[in-house]
Amino acid sequence: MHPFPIEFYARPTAEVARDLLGAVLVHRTRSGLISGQIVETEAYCGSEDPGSHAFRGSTPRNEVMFGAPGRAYVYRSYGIHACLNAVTESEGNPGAVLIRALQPLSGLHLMERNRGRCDDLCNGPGKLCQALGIGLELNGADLTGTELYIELGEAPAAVGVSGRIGLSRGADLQLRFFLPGSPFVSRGKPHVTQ
DNA sequence: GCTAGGATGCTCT
DNA sequence: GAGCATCCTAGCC
Repeated sequence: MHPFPIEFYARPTAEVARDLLGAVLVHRTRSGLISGQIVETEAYCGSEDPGSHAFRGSTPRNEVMFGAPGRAYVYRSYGIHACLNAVTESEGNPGAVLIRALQPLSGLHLMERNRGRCDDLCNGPGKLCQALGIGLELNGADLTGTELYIELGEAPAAVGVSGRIGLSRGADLQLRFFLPGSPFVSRGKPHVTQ
């Protein structure tokens, strides 16, 4: 178990987003360990990004983004889903990487139980949170700790880049990163590889 | 197989 | 009161 240190997150958001591809997200729950390899991320670059929650300043909901890097920012989307982000940059300089999709590695039976189904376990931000049992109570959790953390995985052979998904503003920015050809990325726009 | 549209409720204006 | 970093299903091809 070797969680990424704070220094990993205290860098430009787009760099962190790209480097998180292939890394392994681990959640130690009471029922057991659940983990998956990150295959899709999106970068949200703080106060200058119109698609970022932090664009219009700090609110009670997004204050974690303005805090120290290496924390988990979990927010509720569309009233029902939870989405997991990793806070980046530095304190007072908000940035976050949205984890959009995982390739399940361990704890498959727990994911299936959490999701109530056996397919499409992690190919979307809301789905992967449900599969891993991540809820709003983990907002602000320390990603360098032992309960919820990200560790080094297999380095990706190639990285794909495209516009972000589901945003009304800033969707044209090339800040979505994914593993080309992976069957576990969420459905969305046509893939652009680099 | 794919796509369009409704459900859903919290957050901010 | 409108908007939203989504998901699921019915209906169509």
